[in-house]
Amino acid sequence: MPSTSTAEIVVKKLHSIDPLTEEERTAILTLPLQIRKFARGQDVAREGDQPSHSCLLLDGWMQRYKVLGEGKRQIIAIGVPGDMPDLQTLHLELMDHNLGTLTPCTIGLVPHTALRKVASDHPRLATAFWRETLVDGSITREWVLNVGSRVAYGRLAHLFCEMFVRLRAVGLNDGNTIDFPLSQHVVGDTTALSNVHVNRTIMAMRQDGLISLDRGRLTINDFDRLARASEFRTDYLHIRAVAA
Amino acid sequence: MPSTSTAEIVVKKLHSIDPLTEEERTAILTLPLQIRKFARGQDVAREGDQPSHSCLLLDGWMQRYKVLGEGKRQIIAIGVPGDMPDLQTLHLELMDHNLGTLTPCTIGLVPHTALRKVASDHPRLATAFWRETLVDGSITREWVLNVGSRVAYGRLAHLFCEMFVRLRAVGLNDGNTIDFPLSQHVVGDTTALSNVHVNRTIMAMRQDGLISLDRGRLTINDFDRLARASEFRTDYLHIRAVAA
DNA sequence: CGCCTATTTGATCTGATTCAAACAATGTGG
DNA sequence: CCACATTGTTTGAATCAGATCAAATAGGCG
Repeated sequence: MPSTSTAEIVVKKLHSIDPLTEEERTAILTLPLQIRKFARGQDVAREGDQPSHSCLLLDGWMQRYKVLGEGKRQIIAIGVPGDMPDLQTLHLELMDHNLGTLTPCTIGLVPHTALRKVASDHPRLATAFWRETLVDGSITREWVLNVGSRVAYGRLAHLFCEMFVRLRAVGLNDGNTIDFPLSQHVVGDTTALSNVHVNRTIMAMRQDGLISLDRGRLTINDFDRLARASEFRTDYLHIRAVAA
Repeated sequence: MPSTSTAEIVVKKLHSIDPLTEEERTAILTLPLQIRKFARGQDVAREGDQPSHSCLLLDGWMQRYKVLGEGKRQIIAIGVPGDMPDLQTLHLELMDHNLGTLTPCTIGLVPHTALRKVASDHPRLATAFWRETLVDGSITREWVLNVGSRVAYGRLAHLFCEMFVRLRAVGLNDGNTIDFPLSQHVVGDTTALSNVHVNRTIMAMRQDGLISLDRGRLTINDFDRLARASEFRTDYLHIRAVAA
């Protein structure tokens, strides 16, 4: 998982959903990037902000989240390398949620003006960007289902399946193993479960031989069973091809 | 709530998010529409379909939903007049969820080709369409929060606030009263609560003097208190102007 | 009227939360 | 390199919000 500080990983991500031409690829790679490093737990954009840049997440995991009165945090979306987690600010000026880091992150900031330019120069990239936001919406819909209709066991199983498939799509898997740098507390904020119940459920999944999870590394021991336990299907991710 | 069978209501909806020029307005109104009526409870598109048209919802309420194994249904989104509930199929060919009617509906079907044409002829309409899908995503994110983090009382209060504000944005309110044609069972499928618990919670809200709900008509007796009970804020709806 | 669907109420059960405390791992400064 | 602080994981016990099961009541409609 090298942090090359280029948009190569973003090209991979876009490519996994719809192939890019060589020309489009270089257009992405030559975007004017302001590379910035963020520590874990920092906010990059807050509710009410009107960013003039969007993020290319080059390395690390990010969270989009909302907070309710008594401090309850709900993670709305997780960003992994290759994602553009606030691309929507290109057309929705006002941030209606927070964007922050879950791990130390390397981020490429691109001015909206540059994104608009590349989109108008390369119509298929405009479509690719739109599609990126649509897939984002599709994942969010699946999360409504996950949080609303699955019991804890299936809910966690589904999260593990999703993160595995998404990372694999950009080549960030190591066989059946991926980085999974989330504490059980954070997993709870993602799946709307208490950290205690997350712990008990993960223990059960280990017992059942479905996963191993230790020190930020997750191994899927039996993907099929995990997918069955959570009724996981890949269609909502709209991934066409897996990175070489 | 007349069913005029024109896209006027869609113009109003787009207008509420970002004003249209007269020219753009007529471009929408002259879209080639195939008007169709659907009975309550019918599917218009199913998971796995690859529609070549998108819907303009002219009259009635629609649902986007997913189903889990043992028959559990989760409603992912609700569409009201003016919405384009499957606009995303313009760029995500494969339906990853179902789209159906919650009431009798009047729908204008527009070929994707016609939408692409009008978008390329009127770049600001292309943006408006994109924005429409982004607001859709924003609402879905709020639903993750709603289903994941609010207790039953706040969850229902939030749904009532949202539907009221959305309908008001297109002029479909009558003072503090709106049509609310959902059975308590459907409300349960929307909020991830059992119909029994929905009933008990609504009874409590009536007791508290927040709402009246009878025969498909919902009156918000105290919007402020309802909004406070659910920590409702309008920002995520990205509504700029309310219909005249 | 009789049928069907939706709402309401009661009683019981359960998945998950909360509170509390022990234990393990990681990091920091002296 | 160790003492200590900090953060994360694990386990136990009590409690609760909401689900489930069951049945009564109320509307709407041919």
